[in-house]
Amino acid sequence: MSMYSTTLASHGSTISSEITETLRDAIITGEITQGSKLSETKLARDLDVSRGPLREAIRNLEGMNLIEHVAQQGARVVTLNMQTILEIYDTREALESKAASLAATNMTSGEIDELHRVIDAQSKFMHDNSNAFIPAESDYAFHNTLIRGAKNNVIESALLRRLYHLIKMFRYQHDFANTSTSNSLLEHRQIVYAIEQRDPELAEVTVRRHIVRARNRIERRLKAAQ
Amino acid sequence: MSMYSTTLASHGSTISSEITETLRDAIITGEITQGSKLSETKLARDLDVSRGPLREAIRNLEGMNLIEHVAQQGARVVTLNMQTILEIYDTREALESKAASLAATNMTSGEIDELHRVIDAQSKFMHDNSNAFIPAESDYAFHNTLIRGAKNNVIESALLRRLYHLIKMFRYQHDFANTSTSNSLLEHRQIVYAIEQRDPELAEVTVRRHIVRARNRIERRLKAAQ
DNA sequence: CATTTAAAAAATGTCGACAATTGTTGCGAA
DNA sequence: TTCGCAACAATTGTCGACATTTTTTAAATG
Repeated sequence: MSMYSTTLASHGSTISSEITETLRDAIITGEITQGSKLSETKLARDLDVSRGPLREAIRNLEGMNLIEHVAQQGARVVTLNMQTILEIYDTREALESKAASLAATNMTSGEIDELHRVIDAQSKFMHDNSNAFIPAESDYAFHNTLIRGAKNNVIESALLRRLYHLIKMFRYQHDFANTSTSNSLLEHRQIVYAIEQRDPELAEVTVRRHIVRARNRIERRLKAAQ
Repeated sequence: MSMYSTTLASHGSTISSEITETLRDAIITGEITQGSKLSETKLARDLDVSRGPLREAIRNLEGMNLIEHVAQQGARVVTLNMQTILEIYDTREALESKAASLAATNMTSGEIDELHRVIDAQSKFMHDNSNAFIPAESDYAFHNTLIRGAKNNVIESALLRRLYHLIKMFRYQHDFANTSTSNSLLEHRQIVYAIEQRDPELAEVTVRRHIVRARNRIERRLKAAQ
C-alpha cells in the first residue's frame, strides 16, 4: 500500500491544489493505474483530507483530461489505448505546428536564446552518453519554450494544460520517456533555425514533421507490440 | 435584478450540472457580464443552492474556458478583447482544419447526408430571407456535424467543450450571431464537396480558408469599431 | 490631504453530517 | 440453476457551520 508522496510542495497554499498535484503525478506515473476508479471516500482517507477539496481536485484533473467523471458514478483515470494516443498526437500536430508558426513571428530574441541553450544542453548530453537519447525533461523544456513563444494563451492552454499531461503520462508509462533517435536533435535545430529566420511557414512544417514522425514511431511500436 | 432562468431543464439530474448550464447560458448571453466576479455567496443565494454544488459548477465553467479562477480570490468571467478573440480563431483554425482532414476519411455517408440536410436548410432560409444571413444555430449544426465526423475525441473535446462556448459568447455579445455573407454558404458547399470526394487535403484547406476569412472579417470590424 | 495601520466585514476554503443514489448480497420463486 | 427482488452496504451529492484569508472601512499618523 504505497501512499502518494505529498512531499513538501505546499507552494500552492490551498489543500485542493496540493492534492491536485499529488494525484496528477500519481496518475502520470501510473501509481494510480489507467482505468481505475478514484474513490472519494478512500482517497480522502488516504490523503487525510475531507471530501470537499478532494472533489475539487478531481474536477481539476478533469480539466487536465487525466480523468473522466460521470454524475452519480464517480471518476475514472483515462485509458490510453493506441487509438487515443494517436488522437492525442494528431491534435498536438495541429496545435503545435500552428504555435510554431506564431512563434516565428512573436518570439523574443531572448526566448530564441533560451531555445539555443536547451538544444546545446541536449547536444552535450547526447555527446556524453554515446548519442543515446534526449532526456524527457529537456525535451519538454524545448517544447514549452516554443509553445510559450507563440504568445497565444488559448493555444498555450490547449497544449500545456489540457494535452501535455496526457503525453507525459503516455511516455512515462510506455517507456517513451526519453525521445530516441539522434534525429530529434537535428529536427530541434531545424525548428530553431526556422524561427530564427522568422519564417512562419518553415517553422510550421518542421514542427509538423517532428510530431508526425514521433506519431508514426509510436504507431509502429505499438502495432509491433500487439 | 434579473434572475437566471433555470427553466425546466433538469435532464441532468444533479444540482451542480443544472446550475452549470444555467450559469453557462447567462455568461454566453452576457447576462453575467465579461470580467465580472462570480461571488459564491451571492450566486448561491440567488440560485437557492448551497455553496457546494455552486463551487463545482464554477470548476465546470472553468473547464469550458468561460471563467478564470484564482485561489483565495474567486472566479471571474473571461474578458473577450480583440487579442483574445483572434487567439481563439487562430486556435480554431488549427483544430478544425485538422478535424476536416480527418472527417474526409472517417465520416460515414450518413453523416455526409446530414451535412447536406443542414446546407439545404441554410440555402432555403437564405432564399426566403433575401440572402441575408445564415442563422447561428444552423451554422453551429454544420460545424458540429463536421467536427464529430472526424472521429477524434480529443479534437472534438478541444473544440466543442473548450473552445466553442467562447465562440458562441463572442458572436452573441458582439452581434456576430448570424454569419453574414452569402459566401459562407458557398464555402460550406465546398467543404462538403471535399469530404464527399474523400479528399483530406482539400477538406483541410477549404475549412482553413473558411475560418481565416471569418477571423479576418472579425479583425476588420473590430478595428473599425475602435 | 495622502498614507499607513488595525479592526471589522465579507469572501473563499475546509470540515463533518445527512440525503439520495448506486451497487451488492442473499433469499426465494419459477 | 437462474432470475428477480428486497434488504443492506457503499458511494456520490448536498448542506450548514466553522476556519482562514482577503477586502473593506475607518481611524490615526505624518
